[in-house]
Amino acid sequence: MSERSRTKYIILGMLSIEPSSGYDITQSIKSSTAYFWSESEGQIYPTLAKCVANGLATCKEDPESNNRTRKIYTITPKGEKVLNEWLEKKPQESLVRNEFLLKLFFAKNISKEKILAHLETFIREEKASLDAFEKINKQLIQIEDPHKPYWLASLNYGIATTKAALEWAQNTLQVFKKS
Amino acid sequence: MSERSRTKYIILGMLSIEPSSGYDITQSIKSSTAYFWSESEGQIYPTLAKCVANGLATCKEDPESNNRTRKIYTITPKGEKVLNEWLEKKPQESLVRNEFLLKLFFAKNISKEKILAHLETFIREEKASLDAFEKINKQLIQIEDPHKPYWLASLNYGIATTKAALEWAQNTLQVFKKS
DNA sequence: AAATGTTTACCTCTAATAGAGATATGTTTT
DNA sequence: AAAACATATCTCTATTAGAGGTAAACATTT
Repeated sequence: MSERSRTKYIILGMLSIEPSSGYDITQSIKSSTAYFWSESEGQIYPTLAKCVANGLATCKEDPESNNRTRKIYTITPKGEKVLNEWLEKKPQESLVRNEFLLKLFFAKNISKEKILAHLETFIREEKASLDAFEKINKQLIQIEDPHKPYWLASLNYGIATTKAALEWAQNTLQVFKKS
Repeated sequence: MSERSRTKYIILGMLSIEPSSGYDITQSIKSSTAYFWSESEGQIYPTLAKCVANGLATCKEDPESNNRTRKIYTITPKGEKVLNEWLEKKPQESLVRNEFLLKLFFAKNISKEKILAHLETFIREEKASLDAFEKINKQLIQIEDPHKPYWLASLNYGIATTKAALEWAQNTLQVFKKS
């Protein structure tokens, strides 16, 4: 596991919240960090194994699972140290790949109808994201947890930027409809 | 070159605007699409060669370059067809990897000073992006080009979401300073 | 005019990773 | 009891980010 790989850090981060299985981590990512950090599922299991090999986490079979294998991973003090050192380092530049915007950038070559359809799909999806954020927000404001201010802050980033994107898309749709 | 690879589409898109060298394309990406679509430089040259091999582009040495090799690529009708078909297809889900937000999400484990420092760096960088966008905006509103409405629209997306991110960061900084 | 640094231009390689698929068990529905 | 679905783990390949390397052209200093 080289320095460059960042999959281990989100795993260690999730394990620092609570001991989890690979599947749990996958689900947590989907329901909490996915809009600013996604991880391909196939990465989780090999990276968990590497974390154990490097002493960053331990693994034990879940006693509650009958005969079904369910491995629960727990972060070690060494794992916490590695995580915290990374958290304090200056964040790397972010990476975005937004195919919708790329297609809009080159849209001179496609029909007005297709452009409007792309914009309408984008609006529908951003609205769905916003709804999902608001639901999480309602749940989050009720809990008591030392992580709460940080989870709220990152959620609010999603809400703020999604609202801005939605407004932009609605304006842009009107502009293109008129032209 | 499989269906999955998307590097060829941004290359074909750039070539559909004007014939360019690999270096030109790299620079164009950096100065126009980078905030919603970046490409690793090392991808450009091999993908250009594949485009020529598949009849999507042609290549000729630039006569203006003295003895220095400078290869100018031009899109073919087949390349235009491939590009337009892709542009009309429903855009794939976008991908984001924002290390700053990931670190904020797990920030319970780091000192308040480090969190404030991360936020301040973020604010500085977003302000710089916004300045760069406004400069491009000033240039863009003066030109006459059939691409103009699409370039302006995608630029406005960057301006709108960056402003929202900046406001969010300034609010969040105040909240954390008080707590 | 020589030395130095910077920009332009092209190219290679490796480690990381997205995305798709494979497998198998438990749970719910028909 | 068969079918459909959800949980859980894991493998593989094509793509790709990031870093490195080469060398000519041009600008700046000495």
